[in-house]
Amino acid sequence: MPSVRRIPEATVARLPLYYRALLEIADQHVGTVSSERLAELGGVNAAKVRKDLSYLGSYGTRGVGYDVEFLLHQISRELGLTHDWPVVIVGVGNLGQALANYRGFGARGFQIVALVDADPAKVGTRVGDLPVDSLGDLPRVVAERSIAIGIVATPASAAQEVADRLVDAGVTSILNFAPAVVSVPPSVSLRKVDLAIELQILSFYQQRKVPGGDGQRAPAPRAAEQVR
Amino acid sequence: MPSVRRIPEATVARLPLYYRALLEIADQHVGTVSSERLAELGGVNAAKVRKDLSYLGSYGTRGVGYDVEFLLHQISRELGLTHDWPVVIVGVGNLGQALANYRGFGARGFQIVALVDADPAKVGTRVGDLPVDSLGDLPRVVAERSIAIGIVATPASAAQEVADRLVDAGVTSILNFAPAVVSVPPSVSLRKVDLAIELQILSFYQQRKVPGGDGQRAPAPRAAEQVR
DNA sequence: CGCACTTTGAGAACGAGTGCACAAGCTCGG
DNA sequence: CCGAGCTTGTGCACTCGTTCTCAAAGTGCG
Repeated sequence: MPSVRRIPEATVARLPLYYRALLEIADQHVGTVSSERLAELGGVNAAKVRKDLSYLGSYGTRGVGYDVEFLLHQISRELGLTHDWPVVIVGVGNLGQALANYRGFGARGFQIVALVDADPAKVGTRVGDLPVDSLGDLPRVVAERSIAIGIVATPASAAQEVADRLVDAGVTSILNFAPAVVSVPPSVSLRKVDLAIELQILSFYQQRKVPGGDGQRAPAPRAAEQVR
Repeated sequence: MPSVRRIPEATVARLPLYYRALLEIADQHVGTVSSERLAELGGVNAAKVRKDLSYLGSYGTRGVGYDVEFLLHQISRELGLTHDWPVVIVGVGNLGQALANYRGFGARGFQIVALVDADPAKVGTRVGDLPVDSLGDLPRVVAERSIAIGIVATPASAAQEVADRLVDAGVTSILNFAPAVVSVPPSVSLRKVDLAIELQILSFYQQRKVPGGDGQRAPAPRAAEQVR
């Protein structure tokens, strides 16, 4: 049981990357993969891949590499992707609707099973093939469908209130898209995605490129530069 | 000119947080703010706030705190938010449309000025008040409107191709929403937002909470626990 | 004017994460 | 069965980031 082992946060954040890369490789019916190839596909370096994977256990074979199917299984087990997670989205505005219709979730172990909104005008309408429920129905919806993961896609002003209600309803993992700081009890996991912040970070580096103007050509050899 | 100073990446990523918090404070006509209060609003600790701000320069007054307006100005200058950045979105699917209509960008220094899609059926239609242009028009659109920042909201399969075209067109900062690793020349900044990965990270920690089941109550005192 | 109080700025210790380098271990051809 | 050739797993040094701590600097009351 290598699950007991503590896995560094930075590694956890990269496991999905390897998972995605492995899915691609598996599609091409390749049986085994080296850390170098995996690093290439994942956009990291080989040493990091090996160290990351070593936290899961010694699943590679020296001189050969990693068995694709086996590693895929181990990572999906570690990430909890061996079964689908039901997810509720709170807030059915532009973003909420886009997320509800996003094909990428289902393909990767998550299924949006409920939509909730505070606006009575939206309650009862359908988005995709899901009905929009009232915010008050949250406890029932979460309980009925054993939902552990909630997505907050409301305006900033409603985010904390909604997060509180999610927690009260029994949700223990929250993904927050609202541009607001949200507090939850320590037992609840919280991650945030703030679109404007991402752009502002780009803006910072962009501004430093040409102190006093935009536009600039950029040939140079291919290489991944991830501004973290 | 404190701009010369090198600012750590981790600090850059938090500046937008402080910026947002300061905007809130300014709204309440508070003239000055302590690092402690700012930390509270930004969801970090006070020592970190002080260290972060000290990279910008010594803008605080001991015994008093930071002047809200002045600090706001310094941060917005540092982040390059003193003027609006024109932004192009490539890919007008669910996500692209949601981003195009997202109100949060305009409010924070970014304006979506062009939409581009490879699908001829979409070219010529309108989303919000913007027409959808052809992917081939990218060089012209980028040049005409001096666009430095591009958003990739295409399927994974098109992401690299689109990124290449953006770079060729002269874009030097790219925000990638496609679930794919994209490579760009070193002179181009790249950030990625992968929605499925965020959920997978939550799934990892969620699974570790109750080894063998979902659902779980979560009372406990209020406290921010940001799973990074 | 001086003292108690507040709050910043930064030095220093600590901790997490990264990358190098290489021994250990496996395969395969001869 | 042995040796050449790969590729993993990991110890180690190093960088980056965080937190603690406290002197320095400012405020305001008595």
